[in-house]
Amino acid sequence: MKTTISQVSKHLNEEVTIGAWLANKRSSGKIAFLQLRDGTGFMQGIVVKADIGEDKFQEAKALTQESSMYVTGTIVEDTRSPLGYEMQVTDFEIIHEAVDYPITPKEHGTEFLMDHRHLWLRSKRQHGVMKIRNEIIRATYEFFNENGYVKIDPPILTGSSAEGTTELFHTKYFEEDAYLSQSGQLYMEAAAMAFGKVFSFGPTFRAEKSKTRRHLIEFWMIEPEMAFMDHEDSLEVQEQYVSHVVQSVLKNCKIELEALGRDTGQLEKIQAPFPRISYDEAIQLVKEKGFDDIEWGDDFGAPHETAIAESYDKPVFITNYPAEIKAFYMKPDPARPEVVLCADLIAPEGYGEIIGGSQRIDDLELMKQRYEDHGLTGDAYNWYLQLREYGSVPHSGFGLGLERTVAWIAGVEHVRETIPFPRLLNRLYP
RNA sequence: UCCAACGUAGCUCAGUGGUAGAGCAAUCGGCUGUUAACCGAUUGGUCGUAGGUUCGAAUCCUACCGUUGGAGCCA
Repeated sequence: MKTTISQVSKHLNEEVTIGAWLANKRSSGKIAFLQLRDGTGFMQGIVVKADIGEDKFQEAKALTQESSMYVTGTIVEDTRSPLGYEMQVTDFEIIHEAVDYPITPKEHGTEFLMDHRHLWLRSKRQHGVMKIRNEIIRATYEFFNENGYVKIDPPILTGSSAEGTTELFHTKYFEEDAYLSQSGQLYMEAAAMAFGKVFSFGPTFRAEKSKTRRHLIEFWMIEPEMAFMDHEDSLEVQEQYVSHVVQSVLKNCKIELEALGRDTGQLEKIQAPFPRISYDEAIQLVKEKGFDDIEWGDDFGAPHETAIAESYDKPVFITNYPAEIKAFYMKPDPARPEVVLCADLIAPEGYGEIIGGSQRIDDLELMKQRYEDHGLTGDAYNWYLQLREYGSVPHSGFGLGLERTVAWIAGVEHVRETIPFPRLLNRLYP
């Protein structure tokens, strides 16, 4: 009977067949250990010469790394296995013999591994990270579907910049100029006016020459937008959403977190509500921690963010930034117009900003003024201004960066390991 | 774009002015519970590229190319 490694617990003491690849192998004169992987998990197969016969045993000893095969054997419990189960192999059939697989069980450098990303994905570590990414995506759909959100897909090809500041990937749209989307947010505002609560999940592109462990050229964002919700309502959605995602990973990715050596005690604390500090307080806090390179009105750099995050064991919201350093569409605080109703959510353990969100300007005249103040001209956003012309309502939204969230939850250093085929500065292959 | 470090065997690295090295991988042999298994043997090199200094350069100098980390900007 055919099955998979993820299902072997249901076949205890039965003989099953699994399609698998050989991840690694250890052997002695009369016994061989096959480290098998089948995509669903990793399991050890035991080949005993006395049971399987001389010819088959020699064949097993000659198996090469990453050769594919159908392995048949009896599933037995064994406490020495991380999975809890092993296979006593009775037979195997080689499908394809791999020769000189480049990635060996020893250590490799970053460049080599990135050049072999298509093969590196097979490793236990990368398998764990991608399964956690998948669980975060699954939990995201679950959360928003269960809370009455409609998934709306904004366009990827756009006619102009959403915020005008960051660099966009340019392409041709027949005779016109076009750009790859750097945010679906403005379109999500239109969607919120049509469907109430909406969310998007899609790729986004930034042609920035950033070279840090937190940056990708192409990355995925989840962008919810909610009509009739103010800034505080939005913060509550954010902390509930992030908590749901973290708790889902803890529940459904135990083997993967273990394989990555993640300290799950840190993750167990991630339950709403999250602490909030104002931008003013954050500036004060950073100065108290000894930084003298920042003044009110400046944006936080990575070291500042880390210093703030270190003061908490949960993600922390930094709220109400100066309007000048934030996007044109953010709503000024009625009590203090020099700051806007916004928040960045900073992940613990130095993983940086994972969410940026705000309440949006709903007044047409103010929006027109901000639009011009930010040097935006032309008719490209007439449709966006019209949202304030026909039944404008208070509304808020936010964007969560998937890869930074995966990096934090999985506990990996660099976002390049959190997306299957990362696009980085100077890397478009494979 | 700026700053810093690095570039030696398929991979990871040592070698800092005088004969090119180790571990892993590969190949051959040994080993009945291995966890990056272990033990023995064999194979493997245009020292990133170009120029310069020197009797002599992997080693010192210059330029370029590439990689990595960081800054800025952002999720």
